[in-house]
Amino acid sequence: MKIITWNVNSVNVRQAHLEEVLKDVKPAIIGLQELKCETAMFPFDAVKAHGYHAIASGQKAYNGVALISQIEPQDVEIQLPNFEDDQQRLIAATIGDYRVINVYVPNGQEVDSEKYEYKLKWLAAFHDYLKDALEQYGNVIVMGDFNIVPKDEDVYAPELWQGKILCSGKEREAFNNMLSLGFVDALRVFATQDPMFTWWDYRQGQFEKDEGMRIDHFLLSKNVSARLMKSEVLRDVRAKERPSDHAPVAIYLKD
DNA sequence: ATGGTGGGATCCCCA
Repeated sequence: MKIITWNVNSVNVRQAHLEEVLKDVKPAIIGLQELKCETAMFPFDAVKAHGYHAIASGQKAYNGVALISQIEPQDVEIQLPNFEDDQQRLIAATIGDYRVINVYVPNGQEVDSEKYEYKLKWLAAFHDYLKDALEQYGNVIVMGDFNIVPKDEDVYAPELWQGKILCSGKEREAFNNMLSLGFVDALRVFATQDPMFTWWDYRQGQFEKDEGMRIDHFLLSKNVSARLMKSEVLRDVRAKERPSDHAPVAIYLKD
C-alpha cells in the first residue's frame, strides 16, 4: 500500500493537483497539511468522487490538516490532548491496522523568537503524545511537515543554514528524541533519490536549482518499518504549474 | 541590494 504526506499550501488552490494524485497514484492514505481554509470549505465532495473518505480539521487562513483514505478512518482525534492550542496542527485516526498521525509542526520563524519557543513546546508535547500512542496502538505511522531538517545532508547549503531555523540544535534534538521512542525515519533508511529534499522555497528559483530541504517526514514504529519497501519524493508534482512549495512524499508498505 | 514568491487575509501576516 502507498501512503503519502503532502503540505499542499492551500487545499483549494491545489485541488486539481490533489485530484491528479488521487487518480494517478491511488494511495491508500494521504495526510495533508496547510489546508488554509475552514473545515467546511474542504473539498469533501471532490475527494469522495474519487472513492475516498476524508476527515479534516481546518481554520481560517492558516494551518489545517486532513486525512484522506480508502478505508474509513475510526477513532478520530484532533489536536494534541496535552497542549492548549488554537492552531489546527494534528489529526489522527485508526485506518485499518495502523494508527495514523498527521501533523503540521510549527515553523518557528526564527531561532529564539516567540514562535520558536512555541515550536519547541509544541514538539515536547508531541513527543509525549507519541510515546502514549506507541504504547496504546503499537502499529504507528507518523507523517507530516515537521519543519525540521534532521541532518546537514538534508539541506542544500548546510554551512549557510548552520544553527538557523529548521536546522537548529534544539529542533534536531527534538526530532532525535522522537526517533528514540522507537520510530524509524523512513526516508533515511530507504532513500531512493539523492538528495531526498521535500521542500523548495518559491523564491529565487530554488526548485530549478534543487536548493531544497528535507522537512517532511514519515516516522514508522519499528514493526511497521519492517514492512517498508520503498520511499519516494514525487518531484513531478512540485514541477507542475502553480505548485505547492512542498512535494508529496510517498512510502510503500507490504500489505 | 537588507530584497526575492506565493497564499490568504485586508490595508499585512505567515511560510
